[in-house]
Amino acid sequence: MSKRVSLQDLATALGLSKTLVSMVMNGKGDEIKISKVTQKRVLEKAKQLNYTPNQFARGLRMGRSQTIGLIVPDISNPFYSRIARIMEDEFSKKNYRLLICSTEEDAEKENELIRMLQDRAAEGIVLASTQKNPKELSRLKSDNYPIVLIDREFSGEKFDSVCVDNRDGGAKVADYLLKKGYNELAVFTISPSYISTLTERLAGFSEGLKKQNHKLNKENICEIPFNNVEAEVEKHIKRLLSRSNKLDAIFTLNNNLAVSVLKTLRKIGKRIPEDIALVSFDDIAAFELACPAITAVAQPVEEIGRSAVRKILSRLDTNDADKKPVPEHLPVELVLRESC
Amino acid sequence: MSKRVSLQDLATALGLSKTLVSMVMNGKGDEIKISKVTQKRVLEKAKQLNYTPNQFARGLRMGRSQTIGLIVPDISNPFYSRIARIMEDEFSKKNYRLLICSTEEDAEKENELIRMLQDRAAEGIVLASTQKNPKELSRLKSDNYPIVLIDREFSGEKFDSVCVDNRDGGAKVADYLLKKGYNELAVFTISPSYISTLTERLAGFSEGLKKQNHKLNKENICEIPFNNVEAEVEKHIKRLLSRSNKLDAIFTLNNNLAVSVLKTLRKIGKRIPEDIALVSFDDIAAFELACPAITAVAQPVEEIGRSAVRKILSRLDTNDADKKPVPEHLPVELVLRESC
DNA sequence: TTGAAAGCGCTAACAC
DNA sequence: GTGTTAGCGCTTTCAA
Repeated sequence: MSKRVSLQDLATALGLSKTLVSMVMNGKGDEIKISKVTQKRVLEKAKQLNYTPNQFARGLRMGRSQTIGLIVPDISNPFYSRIARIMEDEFSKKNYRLLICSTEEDAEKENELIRMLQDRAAEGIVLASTQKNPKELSRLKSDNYPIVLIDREFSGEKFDSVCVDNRDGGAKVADYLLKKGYNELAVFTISPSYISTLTERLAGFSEGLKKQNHKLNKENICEIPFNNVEAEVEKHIKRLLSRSNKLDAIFTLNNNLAVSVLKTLRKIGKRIPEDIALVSFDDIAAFELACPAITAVAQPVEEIGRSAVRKILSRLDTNDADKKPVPEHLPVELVLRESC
Repeated sequence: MSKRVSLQDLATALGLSKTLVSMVMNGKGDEIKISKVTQKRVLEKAKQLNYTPNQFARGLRMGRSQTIGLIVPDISNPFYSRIARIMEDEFSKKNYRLLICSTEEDAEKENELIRMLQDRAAEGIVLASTQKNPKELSRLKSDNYPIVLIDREFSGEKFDSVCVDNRDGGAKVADYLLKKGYNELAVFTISPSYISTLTERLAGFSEGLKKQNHKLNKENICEIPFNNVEAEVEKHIKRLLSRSNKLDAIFTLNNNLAVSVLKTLRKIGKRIPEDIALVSFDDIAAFELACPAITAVAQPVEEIGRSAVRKILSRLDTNDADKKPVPEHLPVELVLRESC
């Protein structure tokens, strides 16, 4: 492999010192009052020799990596990959890169990934956390390390965060289902179900029902393990259908669940919405195409990504330890389609 | 921010030298014959002090980053995000991380990303390239830099690559459409259309038709610009429908196009497959749910990811410059559904 | 078995 | 305006 050109090589070739060259390369030429002529010579030679700085040396010296970590449960979930794409674009404008990692909803793995990112001097982390007790996160917090929670937040602790108004989303679904005259309702959630996103959606839904004197039966809340969705969804649907109270409508708390519910209902020959209605949280492209098209709570994906980036960058700029964290809740929208 | 523990700190705390500690930490304790007792002491203290090596110092010294670059046109495309997820899992087993970048089908941006990854000493790159003339890639190649092409390959140059048998996929679609009695066929491709994946699919399709004495009209090949799919698809469909020869069936060369075609046909009130049949390359989850479910050529996504990782790792292990590159072509499968 | 010291490429304080 | 120099934290000869 042809050897890379170092700062020293460049300086030698120019008959100048490393310092000078380094300054020019970092755009501090004017500040330090280096003559235009010299600056030009340096820049040209650099291009000619194809010089690019060694990021390790730079990182070692400055303790900066120009890297941000993004930790999500599963990057192949379209909700997260869309956010990732937005963040990639936004960060690259500021010359930051994204190290993307999936936790598979494993809190232990999440902690390992956080440590890994810190070893690599990631300058900040954007995190859709699976933690129940965010002790690892609090450590970061106390170190004043830039961290922004997305999608999921924690009640007690105060972090920067960008989530949506999940409670309102749940309530909207409740209202709509009742308005449409559905009665025997079931909710499908996913484990670990303590995740704020899920509890909030469920709470909003329950509250919505309560306001209209309806109540959600405990047995109608189905918690599906993250890594066995298909089979477990089928099991629960069969259980719910075998009871005397005839199931009316299903509210799935994320897009994966909706897909599995849809498939299962088709498989066992139930019609949507005639036999059973379906509403889901998370609007993905497939819902618009599905048969029937799925009514869903849409989240402002772009804005989530953009806002998270803004928050990280602002922490990076102003190294103000005491700046209050800002939890942000973006509005959601119930997109009416045919499944309900 | 509480200061990180360095190797020196750890050595001092133990009353030993950096060398010794470094050796132990890197598992060379036995090799160098350091007493078990000492090794244990080191390891324990390291854990106690929460020591983790600074990756910059390490990288600077060793020229290694434990990072692999993944460059794709768009990480929010489910085809690529699924591959990314597989690769992430496989690489993390070997303690490699993935730096994921999207090119937006911009060849210039792709070159910049390649350079950026090399500045960061990415130890290899997995690339779904948008290049027409891979001169930047040839540079890497000549430097014996580990690079694996996925999804798209180049004819002349010889790189390691993992693609599917796109030609066969195209032929399968041709056979099937003709067998079903469709006559006036259109193909939707995407620009830049010189990409091997697209030309191969189209070539296979044309050959398949020719074998049965059919021919594809030039005007029935629609090239849609990457960043304006929705509008352009509608324009072309309207054009095709306004002609005297009534359009029978559409073959879309990737999943994005299929989605747009589906939406457009719905919008203008055409039934699938009664009015117009639709077959697509790339099977995504939405196709199974869509209304009607879309017949599509499915690619072995998992195997693509896994094989690309294997190839990179093998280049990394055996630093054998002369090992012949192995282009790999995985089989595809036509998944029959309702749209045709 | 263990330690001393060189040096990877860069930036920044301090001279000149 | 420009140059000298001291490390950042790590691995790796080489020596003891």
